[in-house]
Amino acid sequence: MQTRTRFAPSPTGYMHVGNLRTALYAYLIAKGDGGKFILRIEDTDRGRLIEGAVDVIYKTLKETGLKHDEGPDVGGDYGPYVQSQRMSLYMDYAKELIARGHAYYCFCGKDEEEQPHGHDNKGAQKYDRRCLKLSPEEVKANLDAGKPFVIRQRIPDGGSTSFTDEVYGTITVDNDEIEDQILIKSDGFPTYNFANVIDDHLMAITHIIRGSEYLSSTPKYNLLYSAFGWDIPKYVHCPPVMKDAQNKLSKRNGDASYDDLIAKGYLSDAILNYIALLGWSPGGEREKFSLPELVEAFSVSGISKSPAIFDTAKLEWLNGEYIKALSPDEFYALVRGRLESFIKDKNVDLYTLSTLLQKRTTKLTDVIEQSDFLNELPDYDPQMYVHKKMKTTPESSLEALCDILPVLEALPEWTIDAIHDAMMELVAKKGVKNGWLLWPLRTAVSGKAVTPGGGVELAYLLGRDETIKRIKTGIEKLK
RNA sequence: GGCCCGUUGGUCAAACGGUUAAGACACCGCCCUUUCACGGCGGAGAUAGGAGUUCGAUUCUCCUACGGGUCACCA
Repeated sequence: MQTRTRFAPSPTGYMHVGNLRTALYAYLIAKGDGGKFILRIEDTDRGRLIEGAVDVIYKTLKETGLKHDEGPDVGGDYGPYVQSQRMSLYMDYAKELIARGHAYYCFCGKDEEEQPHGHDNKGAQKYDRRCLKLSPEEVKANLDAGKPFVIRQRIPDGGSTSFTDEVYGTITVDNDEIEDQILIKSDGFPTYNFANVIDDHLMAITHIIRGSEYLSSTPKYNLLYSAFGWDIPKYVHCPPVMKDAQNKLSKRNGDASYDDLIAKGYLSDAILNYIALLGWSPGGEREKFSLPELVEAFSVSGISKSPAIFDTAKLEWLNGEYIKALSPDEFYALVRGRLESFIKDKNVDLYTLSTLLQKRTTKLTDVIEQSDFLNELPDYDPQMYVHKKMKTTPESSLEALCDILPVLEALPEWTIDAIHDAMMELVAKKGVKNGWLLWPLRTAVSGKAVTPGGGVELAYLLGRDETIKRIKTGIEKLK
């Protein structure tokens, strides 16, 4: 039997990284087995419908490369792939369940008395099953009178239900713990739990990959599968992605979604790579994996049972690795727009700036802050000229700048090589170390402790006029 | 509160009865160096606690503690 997995998000307009990871694992399980990855939209909650939300899902899957083989947009043999378009199915199956004695009509309202849920210290209460006692005649009378109803699953009396999860192992729950959950809501829509079972079966899904928050409702699923006499799929529950030890990564964080991460300057490949490692280990020491490599390396047995805290520092490191692996042209293509709109002087050689920036960039957004001195010389402290290892002092720096000034003013050609050679010549002539001369130059032209290059590169980027001007400013400061 | 699940350095995690308990990020130090970074080398840092099973427990069992999930006509 072909492996078929599905990603079944509800359209919220927001791709949480936990959901993305679930999608990734589902994709990896399917592809690692030569199977199919299916996208199904779960929109049975009409109260929460959000315009354009499905597009966010398409866009994210496309950008990350998690290409689905079947789905609302690409079609497939098991459609439709949007639950709201499958409405007629659910009611039929619910009725079949009633006929088989595994479900029943319930005419109770939503008020407190009839739906005795609570969280007091006596434990939550279950629905008291009063409608289960209705006679067929009473049910028919209610139905004929047009009384609103829901359909509830009938959980067996006594005994227990077991299921085996691929990561958590076999879990057994007493049937007494399970409530007669609602299958069909009074608006005629199925609940998530019911639609899921129907659709997964109808779409021939073999592995159900989802968050561990569904672990406790899984016995109900199994009861439903066996009530229909259907094969039970394999379950793969994934531990949650946490913000810290106590809290899940949430929307409030501002970095819980794929788009948030992209906006912060992370690369799609790095994000995918990082989240793959959150809650899963390849076993070896390798950490960097492309999507095809993940397909190759992934195994359900490597999925962890315990929650994993999302570590931005590690993501940054990994992102930096991906950035460093880019060709200069690729990196330039990624930051060009940012630099163009930020750098005021249109004569700045942005390509060279980009190559200088690449090694020291961990997030694409870093390039702005690192380049700010190009727009304007900060008002820096003359003490910045002091560097113990370079053996520079304000006095020596003044001397160095005064030496440099005429050389650069007279330099016939303004290229990195020309500036570099001139400086080296000066170093040789003065009999000093490189740093003695170049540290003051870097400081004078940038006014910053951290810059994307040394004095030579920065002078080149700034152009002759600006460089001369800044050196003069430096000389004034030091006098 | 009931039920279910989890717990190896700050973080991600390997080791699935026998190891000096890997590795990575972060951190610290040194080297390289026209700054910072990159890169190289090195360092500190962990099996939640307690019983038991066993010749031997990170690993198996139980208890405790702590954490998470769930208990919706939401998914």
